[in-house]
Amino acid sequence: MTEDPPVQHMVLAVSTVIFSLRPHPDTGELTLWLPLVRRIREPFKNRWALPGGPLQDSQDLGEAARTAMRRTTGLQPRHLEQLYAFGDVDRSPDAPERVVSIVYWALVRQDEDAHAVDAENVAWHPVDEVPGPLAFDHDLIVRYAVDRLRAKVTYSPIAHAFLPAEFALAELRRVYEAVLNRALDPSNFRRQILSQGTVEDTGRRMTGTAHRPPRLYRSAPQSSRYSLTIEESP
Amino acid sequence: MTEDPPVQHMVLAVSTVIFSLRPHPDTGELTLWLPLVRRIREPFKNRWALPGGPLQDSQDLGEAARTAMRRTTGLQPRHLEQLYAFGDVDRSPDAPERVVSIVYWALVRQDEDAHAVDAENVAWHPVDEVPGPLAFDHDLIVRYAVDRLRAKVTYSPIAHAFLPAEFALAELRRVYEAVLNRALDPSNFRRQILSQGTVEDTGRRMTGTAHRPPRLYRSAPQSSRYSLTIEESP
DNA sequence: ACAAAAGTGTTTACAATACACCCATGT
DNA sequence: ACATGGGTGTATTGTAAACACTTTTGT
Repeated sequence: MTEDPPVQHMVLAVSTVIFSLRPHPDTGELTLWLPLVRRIREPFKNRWALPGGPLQDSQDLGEAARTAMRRTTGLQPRHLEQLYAFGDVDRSPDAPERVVSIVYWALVRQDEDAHAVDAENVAWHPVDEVPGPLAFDHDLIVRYAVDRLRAKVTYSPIAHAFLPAEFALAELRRVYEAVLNRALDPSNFRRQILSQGTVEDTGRRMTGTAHRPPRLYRSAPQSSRYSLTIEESP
Repeated sequence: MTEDPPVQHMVLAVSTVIFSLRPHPDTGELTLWLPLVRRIREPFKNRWALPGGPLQDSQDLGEAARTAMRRTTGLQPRHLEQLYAFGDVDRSPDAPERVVSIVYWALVRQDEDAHAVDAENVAWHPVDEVPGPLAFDHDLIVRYAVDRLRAKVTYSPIAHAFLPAEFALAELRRVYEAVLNRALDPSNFRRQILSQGTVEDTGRRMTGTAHRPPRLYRSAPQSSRYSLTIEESP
């Protein structure tokens, strides 16, 4: 910011990795899915790509991510967070112009997922079975986003963002198991979550369950997450 | 990336928060410093700002951060990492054009810091005493970068980036103490670092010390930090 | 010899895991 | 009544902090 800005020949785009939890078609196990958009023009015509688009002059970055999510899935994100900015000169060799992409990731609430309406050329895939190679460097981005989600779930209460306002601890556990892709001990999980203070008992219980009705919890007001976070919520 | 890119009226800039460790002028305690550049034109004329500038068409993002560091301090970064992209529409209200900034942070090796040559209008400040308010939203960015550095130092061996190739454990401890701003128990610190396996004994010892000569260590080859990291090294 | 920092050992407290066992509900 | 997931208790192990103590150098 010291010299005169020269004219730049590049496009600034925003893309979003949208995560949702759905049963795997083969095993029935809950797993991570994400929607991809089939490109209908060059470059990378017919390849799958992350939802996104060029940043409009009047749009904030997170706003652009939200718009892309809305456009492809019809959903509003419950948790939206910036992932990384990808901007190497050679990352879009066949594109007419250099593209710098600021990538966000979003989590879909399980109860809302049912209302998702996929736009034209949009299809969801289990994260471990994306139909690669994807357009641009989106394979790399997807892997990075999954890693980041797995890491973050272990030290932050973001898993709640997958669940409705009230939920049983077993549901929360199943979210963790789906994201981390391994089984967790129910009793120890219970203790850990309760000791963190990230959930509070509603006093009520779930009804219509096959067995003993579990207590319902809600996520506790984020008691000033001490490290300043730059995250977005609608 | 689904529609035709409209013409964008914005500038993409790269800024860098450059951290170095120097004694505090009053207390003599080792603390974090960073260089700021005094702006010589509008907007925010005469305010202090982070080193940076508009991204050139042929520059990778990290390259731009490195260039800014070189230009202001004459140094090559030992550790360079992307921090965050700041792009709200209203973050530069007085600027002629919307500015989207991709911000990096860098760590200066203590032995190289001595060779730093500050360019015109560049001055270093302890991070807790920056002459605010800074230009743009740079106050926020600095706070965020400091928080991130403090957090990361606790779960990653980046502190080594402040030190020369070979160092005593007490030196490494002093780096941690300066970054975290609290004293650490020498014996427990030693055990923790050694058990992590992030350093290895060179077999040699430091000479010319006032007291018992400490062993010299070097940072161990990063045995495949399991989570894929997108970091940069020269 | 002594001061000061390097380095070792030990005790204690607390957190994470494994797992046995009791509870409450629909069928 | 019984199968099943909800929920509690407890023994064990591992890690982190506190701190007493020994070692090795320069002065």
